[in-house]
Amino acid sequence: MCGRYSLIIGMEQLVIRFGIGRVETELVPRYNVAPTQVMPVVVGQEGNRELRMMQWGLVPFWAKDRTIGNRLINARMETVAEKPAFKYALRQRRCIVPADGYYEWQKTGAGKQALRIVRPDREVFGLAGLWEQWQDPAGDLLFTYTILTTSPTAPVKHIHDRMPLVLNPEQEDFWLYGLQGTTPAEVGSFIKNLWSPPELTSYPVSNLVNNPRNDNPLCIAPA
DNA sequence: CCAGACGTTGTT
DNA sequence: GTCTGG
DNA sequence: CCAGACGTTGTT
DNA sequence: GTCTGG
Repeated sequence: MCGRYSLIIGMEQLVIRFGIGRVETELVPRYNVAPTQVMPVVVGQEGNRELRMMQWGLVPFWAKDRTIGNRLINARMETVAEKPAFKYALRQRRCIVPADGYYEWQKTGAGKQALRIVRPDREVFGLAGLWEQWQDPAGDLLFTYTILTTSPTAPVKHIHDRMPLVLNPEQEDFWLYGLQGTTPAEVGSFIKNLWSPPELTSYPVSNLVNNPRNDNPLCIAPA
């Protein structure tokens, strides 16, 4: 699965990598991104890509309160088209979540070992995501996102039984725009067609990353 | 009909 | 908003 | 994902 | 054990 990640690269690189037209905010390097935190996601608007800041943990537009977002940090690719919490966002509000590594915790005899998963070339990932807009009782808008998960590929199969849905760059436009003009019945095959196995590698890191309050280069240092 | 849930992970 | 369960 | 709280009363 | 917050 994907419950913690990093985004260290700067805005300039991000803008180039994802072809962002307009930038909303400054970015600081993040070594330990946890659910509920506000991070940039890439959204498409009429052929133009835009970076928007949103909170990790999807709050569906119909939710009565925002705490549901704590539990909706991931969406299973296999069922996302049917789940009430995700189906509307899947049709209307897809996004790409930039991350240059994500973390998994592997059970060991002594407890848990944190691992960081990256690309072999250390390039940034584009993770398939969904976003939502929710209105709180006071009328303020909350923008949130979630990350899709799928079956693990060979390099990470031994670590965990899920992994985030990593888009290859040539699949990113399809993810953002490929649903235009399709019927609800076609959404399922859309999901299956967009994925191909990414290259991944992993290494152990310090358990300092366990605590979300730790957000510094030690989180990505090989243990 | 209305009421109540709406999710993932991992672990058992 | 929509679906399931009672 | 992990860490940390998990409660009431009354007073500041 | 379970929920909330980061």
